Amino acid sequence: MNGYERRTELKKDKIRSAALELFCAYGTDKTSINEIAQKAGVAPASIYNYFGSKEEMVKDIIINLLESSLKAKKELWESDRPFPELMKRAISMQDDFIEHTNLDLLLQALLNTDPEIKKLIDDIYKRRYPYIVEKFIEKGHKDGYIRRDLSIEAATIYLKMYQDVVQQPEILKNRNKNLLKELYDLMLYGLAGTPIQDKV
Amino acid sequence: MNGYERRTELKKDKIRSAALELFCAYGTDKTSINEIAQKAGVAPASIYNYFGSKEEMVKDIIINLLESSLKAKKELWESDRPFPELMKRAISMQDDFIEHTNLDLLLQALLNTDPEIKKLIDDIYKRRYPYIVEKFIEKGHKDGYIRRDLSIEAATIYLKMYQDVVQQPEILKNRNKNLLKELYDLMLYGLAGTPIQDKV
Amino acid sequence: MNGYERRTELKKDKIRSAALELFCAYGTDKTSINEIAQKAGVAPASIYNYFGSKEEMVKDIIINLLESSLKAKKELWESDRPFPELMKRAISMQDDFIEHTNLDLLLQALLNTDPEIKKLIDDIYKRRYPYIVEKFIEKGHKDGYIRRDLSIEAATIYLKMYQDVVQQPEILKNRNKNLLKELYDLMLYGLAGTPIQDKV
Amino acid sequence: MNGYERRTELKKDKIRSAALELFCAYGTDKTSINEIAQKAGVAPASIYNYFGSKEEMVKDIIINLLESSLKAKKELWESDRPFPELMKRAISMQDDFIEHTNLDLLLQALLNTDPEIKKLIDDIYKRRYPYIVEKFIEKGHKDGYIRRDLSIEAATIYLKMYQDVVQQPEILKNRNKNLLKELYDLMLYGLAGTPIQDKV
DNA sequence: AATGAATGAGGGTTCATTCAT
DNA sequence: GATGAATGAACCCTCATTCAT
Repeated sequence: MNGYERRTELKKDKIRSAALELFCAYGTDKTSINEIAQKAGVAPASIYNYFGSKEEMVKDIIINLLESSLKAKKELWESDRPFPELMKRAISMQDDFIEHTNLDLLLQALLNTDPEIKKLIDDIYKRRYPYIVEKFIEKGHKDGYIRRDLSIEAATIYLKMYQDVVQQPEILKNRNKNLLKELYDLMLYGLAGTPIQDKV
Repeated sequence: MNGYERRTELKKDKIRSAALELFCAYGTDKTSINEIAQKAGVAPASIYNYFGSKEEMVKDIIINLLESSLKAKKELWESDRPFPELMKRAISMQDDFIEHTNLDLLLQALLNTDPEIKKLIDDIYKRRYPYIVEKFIEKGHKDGYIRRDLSIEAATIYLKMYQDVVQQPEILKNRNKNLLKELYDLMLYGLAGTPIQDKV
Repeated sequence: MNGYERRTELKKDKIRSAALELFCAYGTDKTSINEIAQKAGVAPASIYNYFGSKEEMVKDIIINLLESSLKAKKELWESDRPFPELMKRAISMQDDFIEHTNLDLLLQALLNTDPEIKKLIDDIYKRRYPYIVEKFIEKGHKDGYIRRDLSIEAATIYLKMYQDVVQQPEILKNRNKNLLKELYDLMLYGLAGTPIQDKV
Repeated sequence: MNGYERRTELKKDKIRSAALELFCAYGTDKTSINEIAQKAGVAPASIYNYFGSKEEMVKDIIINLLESSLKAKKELWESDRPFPELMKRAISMQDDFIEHTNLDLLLQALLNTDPEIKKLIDDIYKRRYPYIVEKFIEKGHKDGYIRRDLSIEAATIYLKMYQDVVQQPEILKNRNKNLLKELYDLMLYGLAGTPIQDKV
């Protein structure tokens, strides 16, 4: 990557981050190319030079986000840390995207309109993400934290659920140690609970 | 209610349902008044006669939905059914809104723009909904299904999480008995699980 | 006029006065039939029963106003009061329309769009109003308050100016030297005039 | 001013003059952006690029007109020409705006709706215009064309009247006896005046 | 490569007007 | 005769996109 390309990539990233911020604050629809251009300090026409169209830019940004998020999870769950720590970290991981909490909104809206995104999401949530979860569960089995009769499918949903919920701004804002700990207990032992000796 | 008013209310409902369907499919922004009007079989201007503006129409629909959903939950959880059945029904309740699965997304998007909606949501999720959950948990305690050291706060989040998740189209579409049952088990006993005798 | 007709005429007048008030406050364009109807306490459709269309209603009201205003002036200037009092009263006469000072606006806007109004205005300001002014000036002559070398034309313009009546673009366009000079004389020496040596 | 800016300014002026012509013919309300755009030979959207909104365009045009008109008067009355010529010219000055004779109507209509315009008008007619008139009268005094007992206030009103400038309803409302008497005196005896025995 | 200017397409909204009741 | 409901046409305005510079 020579100097020109590097500068181009830098500008693209500036546009990407400006756009993402606005998207999360107002949604992709209510964010105009002009606003993004102004916030990024470029001319609107330049965005078209870089990304082709607004739709493609949105896709580019979403894919970027999904891939990096997935990569982080994969790295975490393939690491050698003890199981309870993995769980704790997994739940809290989205800290990196603390200001991007509306990602799901972006996704949902696009799922119904863009087939390419739909394919990517499907690929992620039906193939790659389950694969990671499988690894996670295997470790849970091995370490004795997850009962053996639990299907990958159910576990995937369950985990995703937890991650989505802990992303919610209110929870993050009011987050007190006890609440998070309770949620964590619920995750392991459910409503009925099994007040076994807490290992965490 | 005379003839005029009855017809008006019928048309309003027709508009409401047409709008809701489109909103959930494409989001409120990408749904134009023209589309709604066409789908509902009325003139665009009529929508303004009924609702005043697009924004007010959105609010009207959302509030309608929230109130009726809350009412249904309240009725369910205040009923005299045994606890496990309550849980099962609560999880499956949104069947009625099987095609309205993006409600949360609508809400999220509106939370950032409309203060009136924000106030309503706050009222529901900080006052009325917790109150209902409290009743539900009391019953769980009494019947021995919920351990006594669980806070209302954590339980509220946990339950809401379950209801949101089970609303997801993929789960509903692929729903097989086993998956739902597994989720239900997870709800009660968590990942670690306590394969006590299943009472459900 | 029987009971029915009397009630009809009453309602029409109610509409007329409501409309006039709104017209003067906001202009005819920015005043909607619905507003008028509401202010007059009738249904919008009723206005159509009475007046046929908005345009016709506006015409009706304007003509009403012009005729009554002209009639008042005619009565005043044909009365037997001494000349100075006539003048004073003429200047102050628009008291009746103190809140209708935007009448000119209504007229001007209509002059360019409605030929019927144009014809009426022409009739008034080229035939009937000059006739009245002529009478007025004759009286001025006879009583020694107006010098004899003043043309009806100039006097008419002068009076109109004072009374804040329609400002006519045509006059400015067709302006001839004598007319301008007369206006200039009036400006310097007034109606009574002091035919001193002209220095211009 | 580079090429871009020069062309922009040219187009803006083209739009301004097209708009002004239509405004004077039909009023600002009855003139649509589409009409203006067509007459100016640009796309409707371009007008928004230039002026932001219809309202702002109207303000821009009005302010433009008022300022240039005021500037012309100021220059005239501060010039060294003999008094009678000044008067003659002042009366004839609006030649430049011979096709803009409805300016006053535009102003009146806007006075009731736009506070910024109201402030400008107030500034002009309560501060800047009277100042100019004062200079004019001083010259009239010095040259012996205006009797010394004439108030600035009355002279201002008188001149405005002659020049067909804004007719202010407030004046009529706040009318006090002296002011009216002065106006009446002016009407009878003109600027030069003939202090004959007052018969009124 | 970068951008200022221009615009076509479409959105929300208003309102004079009609029509069935 | 009076009215509530319904609407077509037109309006102001936005914005993704293109193009000449």
